[in-house]
Amino acid sequence: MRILFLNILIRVNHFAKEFVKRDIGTVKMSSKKTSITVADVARAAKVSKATAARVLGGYGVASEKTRNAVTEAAEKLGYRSNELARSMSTGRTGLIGVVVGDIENAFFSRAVRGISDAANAAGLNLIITNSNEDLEQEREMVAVLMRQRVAGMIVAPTDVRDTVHLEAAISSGTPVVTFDRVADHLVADSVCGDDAAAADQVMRHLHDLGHQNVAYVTAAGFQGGRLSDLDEIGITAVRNRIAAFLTASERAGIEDPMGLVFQNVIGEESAQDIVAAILAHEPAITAVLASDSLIGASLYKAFKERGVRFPSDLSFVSWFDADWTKVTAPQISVVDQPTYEFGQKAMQCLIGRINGDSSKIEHILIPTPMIARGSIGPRETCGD
Amino acid sequence: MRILFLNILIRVNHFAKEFVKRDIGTVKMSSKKTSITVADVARAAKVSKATAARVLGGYGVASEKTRNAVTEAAEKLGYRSNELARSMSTGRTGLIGVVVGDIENAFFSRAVRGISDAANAAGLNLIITNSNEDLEQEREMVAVLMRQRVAGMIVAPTDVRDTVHLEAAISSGTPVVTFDRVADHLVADSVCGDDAAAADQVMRHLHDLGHQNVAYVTAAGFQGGRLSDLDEIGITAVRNRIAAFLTASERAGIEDPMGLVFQNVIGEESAQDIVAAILAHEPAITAVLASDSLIGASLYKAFKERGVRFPSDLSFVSWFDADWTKVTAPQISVVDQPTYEFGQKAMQCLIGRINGDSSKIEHILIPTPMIARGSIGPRETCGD
DNA sequence: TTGTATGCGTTATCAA
DNA sequence: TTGATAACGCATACAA
Repeated sequence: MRILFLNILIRVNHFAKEFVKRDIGTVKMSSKKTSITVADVARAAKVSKATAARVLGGYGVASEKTRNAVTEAAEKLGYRSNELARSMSTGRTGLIGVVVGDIENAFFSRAVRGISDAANAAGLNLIITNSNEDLEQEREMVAVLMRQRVAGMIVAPTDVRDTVHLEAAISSGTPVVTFDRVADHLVADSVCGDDAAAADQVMRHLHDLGHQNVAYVTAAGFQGGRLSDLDEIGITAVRNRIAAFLTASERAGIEDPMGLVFQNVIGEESAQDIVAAILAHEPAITAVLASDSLIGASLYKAFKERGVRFPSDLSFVSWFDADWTKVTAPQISVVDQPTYEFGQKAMQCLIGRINGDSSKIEHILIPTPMIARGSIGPRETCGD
Repeated sequence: MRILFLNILIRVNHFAKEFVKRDIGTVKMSSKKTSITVADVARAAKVSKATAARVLGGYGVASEKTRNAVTEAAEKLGYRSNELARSMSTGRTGLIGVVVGDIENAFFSRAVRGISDAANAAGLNLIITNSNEDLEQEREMVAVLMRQRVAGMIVAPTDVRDTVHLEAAISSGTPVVTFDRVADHLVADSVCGDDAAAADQVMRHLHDLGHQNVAYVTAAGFQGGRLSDLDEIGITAVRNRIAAFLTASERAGIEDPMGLVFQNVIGEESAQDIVAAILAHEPAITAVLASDSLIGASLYKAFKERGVRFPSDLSFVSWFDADWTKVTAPQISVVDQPTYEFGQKAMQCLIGRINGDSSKIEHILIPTPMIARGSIGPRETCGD
């Protein structure tokens, strides 16, 4: 990749020359894109560079007269400030780095919209990257963002047990806000849904309806195939949900609740397998929780293909209020995660830190209430 | 907004001071974040700044020995290159600007994933912005990106009739690739779906099944309420589809096909209204095309609420193969727009231009075949 | 209120 | 192969 990058850089120079060839008249024998600078404006307005810079940058003072002269000259010449140079001399950029698992996932893209709107309102811009929920890629992306000297970062860390790269960023002065996940010992604010409460709410609801054997299905994979220690889960959102799920299951009299946690479900195939396992489970599983909307959709389709009816055969709940959950018949009950607000909050929080807020680290927990829809029914009607 | 921004900048300084206070030891009485530079590395490696820069920047030549010395020193000090400074002196950045209508829309977020993956492979980074399909915001975003000195831009222009801001960018040396929409006279490559072909394919399919009165529903609004001239549509994707729709309808003997184009459908309410209008239409409308997946979902829900059954009462086709179209019963027929590939192609194209490719402007048309699913049925079965 | 001179962290040009 | 030095475009301390 390094080689490819260099190749590009070299060929960029060819382009620059090419450009000059076409744009005759305004250019000298320079090989670089030549744009209007404060110096040009200053010359045209017959003032010093410093004066021009002051009015163009909007910081110092200037008389009405010179202000107008400079503004006019800038207008005429089509001056556009160079943020690079500005950042260079001020030491700060208006860039915010964002690292999400997958921008294509509505959970994240909606959050990014929230981040984006909040950033925009503050005059900040976003560099968005995907970690692909891969630690190595996350490290690389954080490194890239640091090199770009972002003013701060919002990250959904893939594994809260390994955040040295984030620690490095923070200790070198770049504030970080984690999103959907919280890493202990990391001096970073976090914005997460109240996953434990949501899981508990869902479980209570199901238990009240008479369900006992409830399955939890997640994309996260654990070491050794079977989960022995919750700390093996690097995504705290999932960890907290499972913890609450286990507690609730035990409360309902389940002996081995861990046996009802199905993991590593990625893609349609594994969904098929898990669905088969769930349907074959003894004693019969009468309700299923899907850990996110992608898994939810896969499971739903796989269940449907096998002729399962909701909620008479099975009650079904998915995390995230995705579009697809509202067009099924019956509609799917969901845990509503307002990720747009997650994003907004995270950005506001980060702006605070960038602005110098050095108060105690805050771990913001946002309510994610269950929306009960038709996919949930009483256990009595289940056909077993 | 300007004032807010300044406020932030000022307070950032406070933060810097604050930071220095905590991180005692490595810092001097400077108020700026002080990081390791080539000069520091050079000093540690006992070579000149130029030499250190050459090996760290990977451009000049250096003996094995000094190369090792510099690399080692850099490693030890934790040197991280400053891309700002690099861009400053080279005149080029590794940043690509992206302007989409709404990152939250899967059509765009999937495309952004494609753009992102392609950019990543080339060592480029993305600044992503939303135009909100608003021309004024689009102009602002383009201005922002220009100030950041992006190496190129990928834009889904809100109105192809007003692209002076894009022209300005291009003529000042920043290559632009338009996405989903093509503006005539703009010296920019474009990547679009073959909307006309898709519309034609869908219409032929429906006509073959005996449908005659087919409705087209779009979010785009036209001046004066009723569409008199196709050029009034600023989004070419929509324009081309409607053009093909009209042609096909005429071919099928429809007298006033324009009367079957329903516009300005945004949000659930207007969807309800349009659905009412469609159901009340005389002669009866037996098939509906939704211009995108958001409208599609809104229409679907509104139809369902009114007890409409697919395909016996109505045949239904939506643009974009969204998640929701695969969980309904029956599944929804769609025009499959592989926007991930759109994005990839656009990025590859842009990289070419950045690399100096000055060949003729290319308008790439990507096939968007219909995927026929259960929501389409023969007209014979329609209850009228 | 305005101007002069210097610095930010790189790359790039010449000599040596 | 290396080193001294001048850009790049802006901000800023200080002088006028």
